[in-house]
Amino acid sequence: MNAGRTARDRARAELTQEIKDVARRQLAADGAERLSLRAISRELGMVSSALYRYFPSRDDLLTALIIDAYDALGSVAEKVSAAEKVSVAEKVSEPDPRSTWIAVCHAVRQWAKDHQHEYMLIYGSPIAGYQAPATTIQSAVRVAIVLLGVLTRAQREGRLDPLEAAREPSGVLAEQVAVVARAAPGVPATVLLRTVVAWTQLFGMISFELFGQLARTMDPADAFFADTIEQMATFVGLNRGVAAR
Amino acid sequence: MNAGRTARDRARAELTQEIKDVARRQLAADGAERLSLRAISRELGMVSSALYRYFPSRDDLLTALIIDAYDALGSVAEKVSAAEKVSVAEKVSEPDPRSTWIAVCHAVRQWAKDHQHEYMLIYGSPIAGYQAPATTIQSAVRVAIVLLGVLTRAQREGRLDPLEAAREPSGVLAEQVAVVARAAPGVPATVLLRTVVAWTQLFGMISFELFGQLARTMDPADAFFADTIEQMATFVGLNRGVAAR
DNA sequence: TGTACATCAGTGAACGCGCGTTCACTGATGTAC
DNA sequence: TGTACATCAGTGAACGCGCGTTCACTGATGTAC
Repeated sequence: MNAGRTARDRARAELTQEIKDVARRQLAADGAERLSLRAISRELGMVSSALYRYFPSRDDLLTALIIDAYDALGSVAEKVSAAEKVSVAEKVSEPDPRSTWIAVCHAVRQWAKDHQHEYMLIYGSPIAGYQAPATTIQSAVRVAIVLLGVLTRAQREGRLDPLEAAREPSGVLAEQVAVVARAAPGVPATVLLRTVVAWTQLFGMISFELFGQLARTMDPADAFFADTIEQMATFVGLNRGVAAR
Repeated sequence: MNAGRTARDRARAELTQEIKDVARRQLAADGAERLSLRAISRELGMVSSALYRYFPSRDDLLTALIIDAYDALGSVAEKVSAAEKVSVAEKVSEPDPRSTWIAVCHAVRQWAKDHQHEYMLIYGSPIAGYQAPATTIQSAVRVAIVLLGVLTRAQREGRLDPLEAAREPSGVLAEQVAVVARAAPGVPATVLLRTVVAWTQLFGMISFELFGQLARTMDPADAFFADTIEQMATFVGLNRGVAAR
């Protein structure tokens, strides 16, 4: 198709992908800290120095893996959010923001369980000696954007509870919420604040599950997770059934 | 004091402590994965093999550090919980479980900020190739026990909201909550469930703050943290002011 | 209190392993005319 | 379409570094009589 795309280009793209695939496999086996260019080159049957034609350093490979992980998770969340709309629309009933929210949360957890080491790469402790470049940000925010999108839609359709009990943020907090609000026009500050709480809760719960902190209490965590997601959906103002007046 | 305690014993205890101190310092500099017996021995001016008189392997040293970290955090939480009671009692007013809860949460965050790498050691991603032994459990649960203790006291004193809107857990979840209930006699299942949610939220929020996920939104996180802790206190049923009837 | 023996702490050398990165090189693929 | 040159992928050797763990040893500290 692309006239300028030579066999060399194609080989390069393929091998770049293959390197990342092998790296992901090794990530799953040994964790990010132990990711080693030499081990990857060994598995690929190449000499270690050859990898430098593809990634200028180990850190650049890590960055690529991090961006890929954020993008994979982000696109899962986006697809679920979009698919929910469609399937509900086919039933000729209104799309239900609450169940979209819940479906997104479950999909995020499922991805984390299916890609534990990629999850740790992005939501685990920072990797010693590695500083993520700004390039990762736009991929990192995708899940949050999806969640805010669900609320924006709910607000637009009048399906968001007013949260009368919640207090308006003020001072620094109000300013910070205002920044978040740019991704969710029309959604009240009280809801946004609770959304950030729910967001930290979601990932906190997933991390606790994957990192073993729930062992001996809420493990297996399926029932707990499902119940919690319901509670948090209510917490942010996504009510069951009929729209709030 | 102790007749059987020789100079050798004292020297041994001191050096064991010193090894852990140096290890903690290196932890803060390089992270857990890079913790190295050789580097520690170098800093202590000893030969690396000498450390094996104190810790049979690198993993045993890690285990000791993990237990110490859990204990340090646990004892901070316990002290705050106990101190709150006293200071309030001096004012000849009832101890207020809600403010105790809030004080404990703030103390946990403060410890985490002051001991970031020790926090990561216990609440970060698991260390590759390391499996924590069961010995760590009793230290690991101390913070949770403190939080449950606050609620138990609140319940006993009739200061816990009934949470009428919350649904009773059933099935697997009910069984799991029953296990938690052994540490909080008398506290309703609905409250316990929300406590576990608040617990995951607390550590999720702290991890997000330390691991940099709040950058560009809720960072600095002081105001957000304070507001969230208030919200979650209400969420678990710890109401402001007068006791709920 | 003094001596003989047992225990223990710390030494230094060694084993066997792994890593990231650089550099001059060969040979294949692509491009301009 | 064919040739000359430029670009690029992959090689292999090397640099300089780090690690955990074992083992036979010396010399100091503790214990039993």
